[in-house]
Amino acid sequence: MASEPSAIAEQKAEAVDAKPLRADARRNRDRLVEVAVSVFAERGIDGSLEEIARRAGVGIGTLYRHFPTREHLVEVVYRREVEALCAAAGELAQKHPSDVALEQWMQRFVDYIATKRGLATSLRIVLTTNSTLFSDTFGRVSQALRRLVEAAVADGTIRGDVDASDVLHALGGIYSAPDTPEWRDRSRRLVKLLMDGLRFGAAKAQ
Amino acid sequence: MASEPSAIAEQKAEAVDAKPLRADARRNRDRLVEVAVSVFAERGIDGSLEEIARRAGVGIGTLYRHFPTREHLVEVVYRREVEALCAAAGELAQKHPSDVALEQWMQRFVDYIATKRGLATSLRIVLTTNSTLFSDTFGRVSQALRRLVEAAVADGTIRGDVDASDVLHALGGIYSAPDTPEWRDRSRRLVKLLMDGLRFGAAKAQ
DNA sequence: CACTAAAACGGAGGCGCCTCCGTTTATTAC
DNA sequence: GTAATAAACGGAGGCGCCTCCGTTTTAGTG
Repeated sequence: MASEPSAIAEQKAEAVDAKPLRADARRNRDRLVEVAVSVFAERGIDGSLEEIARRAGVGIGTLYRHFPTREHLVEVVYRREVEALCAAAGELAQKHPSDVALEQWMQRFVDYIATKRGLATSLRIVLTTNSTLFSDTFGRVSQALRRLVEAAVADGTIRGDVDASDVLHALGGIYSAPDTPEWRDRSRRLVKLLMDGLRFGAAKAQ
Repeated sequence: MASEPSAIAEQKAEAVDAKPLRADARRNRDRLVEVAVSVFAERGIDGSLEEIARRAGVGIGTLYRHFPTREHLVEVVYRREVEALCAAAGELAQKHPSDVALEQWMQRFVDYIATKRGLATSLRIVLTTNSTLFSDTFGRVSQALRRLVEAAVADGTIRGDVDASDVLHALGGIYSAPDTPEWRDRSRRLVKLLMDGLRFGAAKAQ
């Protein structure tokens, strides 16, 4: 019922300082996170920690040394996924015209949320218990979106009278829609709709 | 991640209909709730269900038949406690002048919340997952308070220019105060303060 | 009473959680 | 290289969760 070193601890580990972990430790830790990603994806956030340890080829004790609680592990996995989502923004921006990059990224965002929907209850607990985590990811995601929007506005592929927070607001609406079976498809359509609106009256009309 | 028969089921069981349970079943069920109250009180909301079964002198299977999940049991215990709190209002009203009854009941309310504070996180999960439970208890508590306040206003032991919702509002403030070690004592003082205010300028001044 | 069907009991067993501590391994100093 | 030691490993063991099903009890019925 106490202790929240998580956010800070992870921050440090991801970065450069603290104690630079012994080679085998680093290896096992990475392995565990890797495996955890897939086990959580397959079985949900309640997937067995022993299975994760088993698949990673380490003892359960090793898992617990690295991640004292399930939440610690969940948090690291979650951060990594958000990281990947945001990194995708940069890549898309290089490979595509900026309006297309924006659209594809938003679609990817929808897919990402879709995988999390089922876990909502359990994940929400982690997110509300650890408010740093929430604001961190919100910040990162917003920033990724902002870059894409600003680039598209700058080169005239979307209209100039909107800004990132407008788009964020629209995405927020998608996110908070009720969790029906059609959620994903409907959200994809909504993103398209949104994009049509954004392209309408752009300087560089097609 | 679904199924919420709880509230309704319990309502029925508490009342008269459905299936009138076999004698032994009724006995064991009551026993279990009784024991659960003390185990939860001693060990917190995560107390062992097997211990509850053991102390109640029944097999673990019996416990699970009556309460398919921990939440079901928690809910029943919680409702029973709220019930007791509200019932106390009536008793106090008979034994004391109505302003004193009001004061004592509010103190008892503080005590009740105090025991729940530690469990806040886990309990909040149950309460937010099951919104019926929340609104039910809120309604009951408000009603108990309303009766006390109205009686005291009516016989002039507290001032006439306030109503139950004012007092409820004040109690709400107490409830949402941060959970420090002094919470309980401070809240008790606040109730006294509130009472002084309520008595000031009452028709029947002392 | 005796009988029977339905209801309820209870605990063994399988699994996951988590801790603890004896064993192994990487690193550092020589 | 070797020795020393701090760091990391890993799994046995104890406990709790929950299900499943053979056994027991109750409540009717004649």
